Amino acid sequence: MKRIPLCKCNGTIPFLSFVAIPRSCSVNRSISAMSKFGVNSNFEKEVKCLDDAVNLFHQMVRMKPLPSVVDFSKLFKIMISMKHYSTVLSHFREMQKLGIPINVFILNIMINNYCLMHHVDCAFSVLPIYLKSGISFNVVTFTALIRGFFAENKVKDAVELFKKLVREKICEPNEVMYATVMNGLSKKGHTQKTLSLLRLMEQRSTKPDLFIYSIVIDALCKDGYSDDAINLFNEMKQKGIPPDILTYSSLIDGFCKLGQWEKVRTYLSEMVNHNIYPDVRTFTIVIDGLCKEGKVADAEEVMKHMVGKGVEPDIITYTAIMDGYCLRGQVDRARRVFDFMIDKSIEPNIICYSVLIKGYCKKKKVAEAMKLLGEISQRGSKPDIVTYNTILQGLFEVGRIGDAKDFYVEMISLGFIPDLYTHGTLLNGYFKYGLVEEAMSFFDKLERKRENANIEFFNVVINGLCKNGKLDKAHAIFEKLSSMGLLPNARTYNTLITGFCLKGLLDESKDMLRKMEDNGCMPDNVTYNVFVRGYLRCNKISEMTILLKEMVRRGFSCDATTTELLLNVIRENPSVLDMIPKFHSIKKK
DNA sequence: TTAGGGTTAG
Repeated sequence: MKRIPLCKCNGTIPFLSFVAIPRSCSVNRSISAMSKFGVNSNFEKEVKCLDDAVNLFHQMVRMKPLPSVVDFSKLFKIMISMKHYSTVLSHFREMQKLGIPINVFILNIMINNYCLMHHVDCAFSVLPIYLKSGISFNVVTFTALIRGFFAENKVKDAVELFKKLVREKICEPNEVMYATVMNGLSKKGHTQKTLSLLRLMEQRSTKPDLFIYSIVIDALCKDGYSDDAINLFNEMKQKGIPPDILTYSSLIDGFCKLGQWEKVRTYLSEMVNHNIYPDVRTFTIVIDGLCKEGKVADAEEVMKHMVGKGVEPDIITYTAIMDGYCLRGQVDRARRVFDFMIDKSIEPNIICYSVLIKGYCKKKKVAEAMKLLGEISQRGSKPDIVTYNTILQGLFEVGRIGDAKDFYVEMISLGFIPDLYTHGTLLNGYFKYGLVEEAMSFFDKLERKRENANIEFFNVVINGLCKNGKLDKAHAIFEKLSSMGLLPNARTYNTLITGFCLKGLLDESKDMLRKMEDNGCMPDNVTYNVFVRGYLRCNKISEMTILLKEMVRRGFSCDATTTELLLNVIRENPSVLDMIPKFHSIKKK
C-alpha cells in the first residue's frame, strides 16, 4: 500500500482532519501545528512526555488513511529518546497487527531499541522480519547490532560480527561502523586495537574522519599516552580534518589527568584562537582535573571565569568541585555547594550524595553519612552499590568493625550485589585490624568468583598480607597472578617491595624491582621512595645516595615520609648531608 | 530524509 507523502499535501494533512482536537493536550497542539505547517513542522518538539507520545500514537492508528511509516518512525525515535523502550515495542507490535507497512528505517529503529534495552539477542530476532518483508539489511542494521554487543560487554561477539561482515563482504563498513567498533573497543580498554584499526582503515577505501580521530585521541589520553595523542592530533590537522570542541576536550582531559597544566593552557588558547569556545564540559574537565590535584582554589577561579563567559556550571561541575573540597577534608564547604545546587533547582543525583557521604566518612563523621543515606530516598534518588561501599569503608575507617559487618549483611538483604570493591573493602578492613584469618577465610570463600577479580582486588590481598607480616603468602599469591591472566601493576610491585623493605630484605626488594622492569612496568615515585626509605632504615647510606641521585635525574622527588626520615638520619649523622649534594633541591621539591 | 558514531562527576 503506497502512501501519499505528507509533505505534498499543500499544508494540510488528510489523516489529521478526522481527529477531534481538544485544546488542552500538548499533543493536540502539535497535531494542530502539523495541520497548519505540514509534515515539515516539528511535532517532535511538541511531544513532551510519554502520555503525549502514547496519545499521539493512538490517534495516528485511528486515522484514515493511516499516517506513513515516516511519522511512526519519528514518534518511536522520540519515545526512545525518553527511554520508553518497552512502549516502543508494544506500539510496534500494534502497528504490525494493523498491517501498517514497514521499511528498513523502522526495523533499524526496532533493532536499536532492543540494543538500548541491552537485549541484543532480541535485536537479532528482528532480522527475520526483514527477510519476510523482503527488506534488505544495511550498514545501519549491523552497526546497531555491533553497538548492542558492546553495550552488553560482548566485545568478542562485536568484533566477530564486524570481521564476518568484512571477510564475507556482507556489508562494507562506513565511517559510522568503524567509529562504533573503535569506540566500543576503546571503552573496554583495548586502546592499541583501536589504534591498529585506525591504521588499517587508512589503507582501505573508507578514510578516518573527525569522529574516528577523536575516539582514538580520547582513548590514548585516557591511557596516559598524551604524546601519542598530540601526534595523532597533529596528524588529523595535517590531513585537513580540523579538530572540534570534543577533540580538544578529550586532549585537555588527558593533560589534566597527567597534571600537565602548561599543555592545558596551550590547547585551551589554541581552541579559542580557532573560534572553538570551551563549553560546560570542557570547563568541568579542567575543574575536575584541578580538584583532583588538590588545586581547589584554582578550580574556583576557573568556575568564576566560566560563569563570567556566560557558561553555567551543571550538576557534574558542582559534583567535581564538591569532591575537590571533600578530598581536602572540607566536607562542610562541599555541603554549601550541595545546598547551593538545590537552591538553583538542580536536583542532586546519587553521585552527588555519594561524594558528600565520602566526604563525611573521610572526616570520620559516619553518623552524618548515615543520616544523608537515609535522606536519599526521601528526595527521590536511590542509593547504589557505590554509596553502600562508601559507608562500608567509612565504618571500617573509624574502627566500627562489627557495624561494618552488619552493614554488609544489610546491604545484601536489601538486594545489592556486592562488587569487587565491596569485597576489597571488607578484606582491607579485616587486614587493617589484624583479622588475617577472617580475611583469608573470606578470600577463600570468594574463590569461585575470582575469575572476575581484577588486579586491584589482589593488590588489596597482597597489601593486607604484607602489612600483617605474611610475606611468603603474599608472594605466593603474586606468583599465581599470571595463571589467572592478571598483570601486576606498579601498585602490586610497590606493595611487595615495601613489604620486603620493611623487613630489611633488600635483596628480595631488588629482585622484585628487576621483575617489575622486565615486565615493562616502570618504577614510579612510590617505588623510589620505598627504596630510599628501605636503604635509610638499613643504614645503607651510600646505596641510598646513588638511588637518590637516579631518582632526581628521572624527575621524581622525596615524599613527606621519606624527607622526614632523611632529616632524622641527617640529624643523627650530619656527614650524610655531604653525600647528598642536591638535598636542598630534593627538599624543595 | 524517518535509522547508526566521539568529551565531564562518586
